[in-house]
Amino acid sequence: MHIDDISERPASGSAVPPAAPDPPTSHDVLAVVLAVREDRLAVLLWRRARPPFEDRWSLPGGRLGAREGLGESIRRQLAQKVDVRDLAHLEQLETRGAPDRDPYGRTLATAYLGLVPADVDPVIPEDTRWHPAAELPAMAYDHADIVGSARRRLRAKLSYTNIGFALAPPEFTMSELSRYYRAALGHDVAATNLRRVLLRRGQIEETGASVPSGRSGGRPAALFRFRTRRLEITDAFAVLRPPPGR
Amino acid sequence: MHIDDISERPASGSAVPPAAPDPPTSHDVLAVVLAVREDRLAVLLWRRARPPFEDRWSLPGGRLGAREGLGESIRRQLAQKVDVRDLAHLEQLETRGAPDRDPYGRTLATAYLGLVPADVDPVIPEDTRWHPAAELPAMAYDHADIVGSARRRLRAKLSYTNIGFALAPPEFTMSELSRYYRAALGHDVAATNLRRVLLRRGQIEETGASVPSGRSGGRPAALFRFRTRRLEITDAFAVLRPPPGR
DNA sequence: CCAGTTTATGTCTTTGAGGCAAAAACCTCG
DNA sequence: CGAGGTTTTTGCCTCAAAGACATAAACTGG
Repeated sequence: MHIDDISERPASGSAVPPAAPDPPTSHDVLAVVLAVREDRLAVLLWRRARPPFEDRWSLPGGRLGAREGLGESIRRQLAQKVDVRDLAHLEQLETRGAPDRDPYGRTLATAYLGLVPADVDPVIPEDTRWHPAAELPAMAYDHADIVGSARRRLRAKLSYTNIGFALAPPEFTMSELSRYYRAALGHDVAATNLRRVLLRRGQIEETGASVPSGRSGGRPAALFRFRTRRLEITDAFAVLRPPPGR
Repeated sequence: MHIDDISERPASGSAVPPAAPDPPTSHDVLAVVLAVREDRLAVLLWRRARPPFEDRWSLPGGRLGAREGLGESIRRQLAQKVDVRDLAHLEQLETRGAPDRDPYGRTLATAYLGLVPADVDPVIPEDTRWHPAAELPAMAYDHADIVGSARRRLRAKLSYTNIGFALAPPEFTMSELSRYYRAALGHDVAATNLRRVLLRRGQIEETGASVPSGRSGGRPAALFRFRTRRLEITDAFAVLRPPPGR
């Protein structure tokens, strides 16, 4: 590739108002909504009733509106499938733009990652279901890839942010929380270590002396909550820290 | 927000081929190209000669072509400003879509983060300059925000990936490398600790016994190189590791 | 060859992660 | 009401990584 590559437009980019647009390019907004269901990580999918990708499963979303922001749009689109108030977290994930990803015409898609706490079970339409994220059905477009990105992002953020708040109910015991982590991370998480790590990082705290009785015998468990329910990065996680003087 | 929110289109999203598109929405592709210049983190900007944002500074990029993928497009656009072969790293950053971000009409923009090693000094056009990332001039659109995102991303990745390879020349002394890190992180980095951290992580290695003489006296420094020049995540960085048995 | 400068090495401290076992608290059943 | 089973909590110990600091090594210039 050389400096003098020929481009379709002047170097000034959008300095000139678009007069004769290229063949229509549409923009979709999608969401990978994840939640722990029955000890497994699940993703919200709906079944396509019409082509393209008839009978395949698809991420919720749809066409970006003419006057909408991206975040605004994904909330509106999502509202057709779940109550958006049930989302404890929503963040932009990635944008896909392979020219052939939509057989019906050029379509870009910006994907979001949404999380629903394990205790809320939103009403969802007929065509929509929770699917285990580890065993996806036949998916439309590149949606299976996008689910993969979302899972990786979630895994990464579980270890350096407090994003667990978006998977767990407002209050939980440590063994419950370790099950949520196990579902999302894909491996066992010792409750006793998890407790210490999250306590030391100040992410969780004991919710008074509240203690629900066990169901099948055993010592009653203490209840915990996340100190904040908004995303925070564990600062001590940056290696090569600045010297304390600054 | 309620479930029965009214949407502009059927729930099926792009199940129906777009027939009557909304007012034209165009898609730009931008890049935040960063490099360490004279011990400071710098970003490649070009000065707009015409409205909108005449005389303001802008990120390189331009309109997405009709048949291009996003990565493909940013490479082509970037080729107008620098030799793309000089980029040691390029990754997607984020997509901006605020309805009013472009006064001339709806424009989405997908931003990339590009890195140029400190030893290469690409030929750049008249209207293009390296600017210190910490002191941005008056910028067009939301480009100043995007530069902020890029800097945060770089900072984060420096601590849990080997992305330093894209800032440093192929071979370097530890004091040089610590200067690159300082420029990118914004604080001092002790060369002696940096050495141990990166060696232990297996990111860098000594390049034989090569030792260039000092210029102003002093013990000659050993030369190092990054073991690989492609992005790798420091695996030991995930807390809550899986038990060794698995 | 001495003074100054820069890099390299080795030691020590601190901190966080994680394993493990004993103790605590509760249930059920005899 | 006590014994045995179950689950959680607590304390203790190890291990690994990060970082500070001091000393040693290697070179240059007078």
